[in-house]
Order: sequence, then C-alpha cells, then structure tokens
Amino acid sequence: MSVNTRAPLQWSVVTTTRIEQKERTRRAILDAALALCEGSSLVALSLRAVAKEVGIVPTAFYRHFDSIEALGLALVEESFTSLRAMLRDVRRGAPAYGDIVDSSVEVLREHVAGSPRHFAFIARERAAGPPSVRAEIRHQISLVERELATDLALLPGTDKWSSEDLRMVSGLIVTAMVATAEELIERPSEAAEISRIARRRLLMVLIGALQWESH
Amino acid sequence: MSVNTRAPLQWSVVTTTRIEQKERTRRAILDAALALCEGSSLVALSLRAVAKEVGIVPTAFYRHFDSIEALGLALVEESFTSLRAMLRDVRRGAPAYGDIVDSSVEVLREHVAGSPRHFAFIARERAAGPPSVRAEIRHQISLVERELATDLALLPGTDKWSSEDLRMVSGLIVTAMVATAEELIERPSEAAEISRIARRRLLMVLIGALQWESH
DNA sequence: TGTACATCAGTGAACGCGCGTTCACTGATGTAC
DNA sequence: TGTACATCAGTGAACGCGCGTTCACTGATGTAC
Repeated sequence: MSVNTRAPLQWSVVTTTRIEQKERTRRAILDAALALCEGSSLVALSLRAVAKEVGIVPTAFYRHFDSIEALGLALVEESFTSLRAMLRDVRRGAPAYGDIVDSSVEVLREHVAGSPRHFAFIARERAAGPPSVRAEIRHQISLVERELATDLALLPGTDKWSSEDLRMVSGLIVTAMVATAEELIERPSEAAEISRIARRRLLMVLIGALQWESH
Repeated sequence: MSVNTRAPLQWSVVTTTRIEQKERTRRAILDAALALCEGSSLVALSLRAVAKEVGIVPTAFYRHFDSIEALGLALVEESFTSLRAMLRDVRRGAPAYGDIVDSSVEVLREHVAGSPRHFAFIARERAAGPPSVRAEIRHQISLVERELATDLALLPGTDKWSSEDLRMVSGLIVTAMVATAEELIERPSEAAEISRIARRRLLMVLIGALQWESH
C-alpha cells in the first residue's frame, strides 16, 4: 500500500475520530434525555440533569444543542424514525386481510419492545411536551395517518371508499395502535394478553370499515 | 323573627364566612393550577407560580394542600366529576341506536366546551403526570370503561357478547372519545367538523361491534 | 349585648439548592507545509 | 517525518433567579360566657 493511497484513508480516520467522539456525546445526551424524561415530561427536564447523567459539564451541552427544546425536536425526529421503521415492517409482512391483523400487531409488539422509549416519548410529549414539540408530533402523526390511508387504498374491498373514509379508518387504526403501544409500555409483562386484545380490536375496526362501505 | 330562631342562623352565617373564604381560596388554587399546567404539565408546575397567580404568599398554599401532588390528586377527582357528569348526560339522551351516536357526540362536544380544562387535564396527565396522578387517572378510566360496558350490555343486540367483548368495545369507544376530546380542545373552532368525523367514527365502531357478534 | 380568649388563613423573612446562561480557558485532535 | 498553528469539545468560575420549605408572626373571624 503506497503512501499516496494510505494518506487520505489515514486522514479520514483521524478526522472522524473527533467527529465520532462528538457524535458519541450527542447520542449520550439523547439517550440521557429519553431516560430522564420518562416518568415525567420534556418540560420538566433540566439541562443540568442531562449533563450530569452524560458525565459532562452543563455548559458542554451547548456544543450539541441550542436548548432543551432543540433537543426535544431531535428526539421527535429519531422517535419517528423508529415509528417509520415499524410501518415499513408492517407493510412488508401484511399480504392479506387474514394476516394483516396478526402480523401488524406482532410487528407493533416487537418494535415497542425494541424502542420503548421512542414510543413512550411520542405518546407522552404529544399531549404534554413544549408547544413546538407537541405541534411537530401532531404533524408527524397526521403524515403517518395519510400514509396509512394510501396503504389502505391498495387493499381489496376499499376501492369505493371516499378519501375521507380512508382517513377516518386510518385515524381509528392509528389511535388504537397508539393505545396498544401505551399499554405495552405500561405493562410489558402482559404483552401477550395486550396483543390478543389488540388483534381483536383491530379486527373489529376493520370489520366495521368493510361493512361501512356497503352503507 | 325571635332572637332564639335568629341566633343559630346568625351563628351559621358567621361560621361559614371563614369556611367559605377558605373554600374560595382553595377553588382559586385549583383554577390557577389548571390554567398554569395547560401548555406543559403538572410535573412542571411550581407552588410559587400557583400562589402568585392566586394572589397569596407561597407558604399559604400549605393551608390547603400538603404538596403539588396532593393538589394534582384533587384535580383528578374534580376532572372525573366533570367526566362522570358527561356520562350521566350521555345515558339520559341515548334511547336508541340511531340517536345514540349523534346525541353522545353532541353531549361530548358540550361538556368538553364547558370544562375544557378538566378534559385536557385528564388527557395530558394520563401520560405525563406524576406517577401517583397517572396511576389514579388510569384507574378512573378503567372504572369508566367498566361502567360503559355494563351500559352496553343493556342495549339491544349485545346480549350474546362475552364480558371481554363488552370491555373491548367500551375500551374502543372510550379511546375514540378521548381522541375526539383532544381534537376539540386542540382546535375548538373546527368543532362542527370534528363532531361530524367523530359521529362517523363511532358509528363505524358500533357497526363493527354488531357485526362482530355474528362471527 | 359586651368582653375576654381561641382559632387559623394568610404573612414575610430566611435558608440552602438547582436552575440556565455568560465567559475566558485548556489541551487534545487535526491541518498545513 | 517534524514543526508550528488552528480548531473546538469540554472546563470551571461566576451570575442572578425561582424553587420548596421552616418558622415565628399577625390580625380578622369565631366562641364562650
């Protein structure tokens, strides 16, 4: 390996060392914030408590975020990255009506177990976060509902629904799924029972929706 | 009017003057707390801010509540008094399936407009309040679901549902109604449109539930 | 009714504490040559 | 490769502020006789 080919590689490695360290601290701040605002809310989270948890001096926080609110918006973003990863898996594993309910609830259960703090963050800050965080979460949820509506439109039996009906059904499903996620977070030991009820609930909503069409 | 008959009356008036003043301050504290924790959460509420809003010195707060948490539990109690008043009206105005949806959503709209802070308090602190407040709200909601389930059991067409089905349907209805209340609070100017969607949503859930029975 | 005493909602000073934010700084990492 | 300089994540002192809570108090309201 010549010096010419190694040089840029070495340069790259050296450069990312500092960048990576910064990224690691940023991650630690995000994780600490998620952990500390569980059990209360982002509005009750203090910059100093986060810094202490991370192991940095309070002022170092400003190297990464302008304010707790900016940190909150970053948490919204990564929480919805988790949620969208879940939606991708739901889409992948749902070929027919029979499967759609079972597989969707199973995917929800897995993802909530995998990133409980992200789902808890969305559920909690949606109602209790700082105004900008609240607004952003509601906006993201409405985007998810819209996406789900276009997915529903591709399913058999939905071809005659109005776009308003599609939105309404997707809203019902999202609301039921949020409620299920909250239950899974609240009582993780009862996951099996909660999933069972959630499947029945989702099936009932779909039955109502399919019946609705013929009204 | 003789002195004998006036004496106890006068005594009573004088006594309640001090008691009533205390009650008035207590009310003012509850109202100030409801107002101040709108837009954030009970966990971010300070005793001093409440006292300032009420117009008393911070230490006077302790004449009425042991702590902010005790104040929170009092707010849970009065919020659910509002909610139960609503349920009473729902029951009164719902004789048949045709009416049940329209009248229930209308009663919800009226009561949310009448005590928006109580409904907002429940929706918000359910997820973000101090642990004891959260637990108490969840307990109260489960009681409401149980009550609603026994109401549903009295309706025609539900006689063959299992008790689990009754609980599931009442859970779906409560979840949908909570979501509707949140929307009404968030965008009160669109109350008519929100009510329209809520009626369709509730109808769809009931259709699913009635169809479910024959499965 | 008038007087002497009790009650208790609200006062105000004081405390130690954690808060967000400012600022000039340090020293390891990275860059230029 | 070696040296001189630049960058910048993290430091630490300092600030003024609002917090919850303690305590001894005041004085209007209420009670006993």
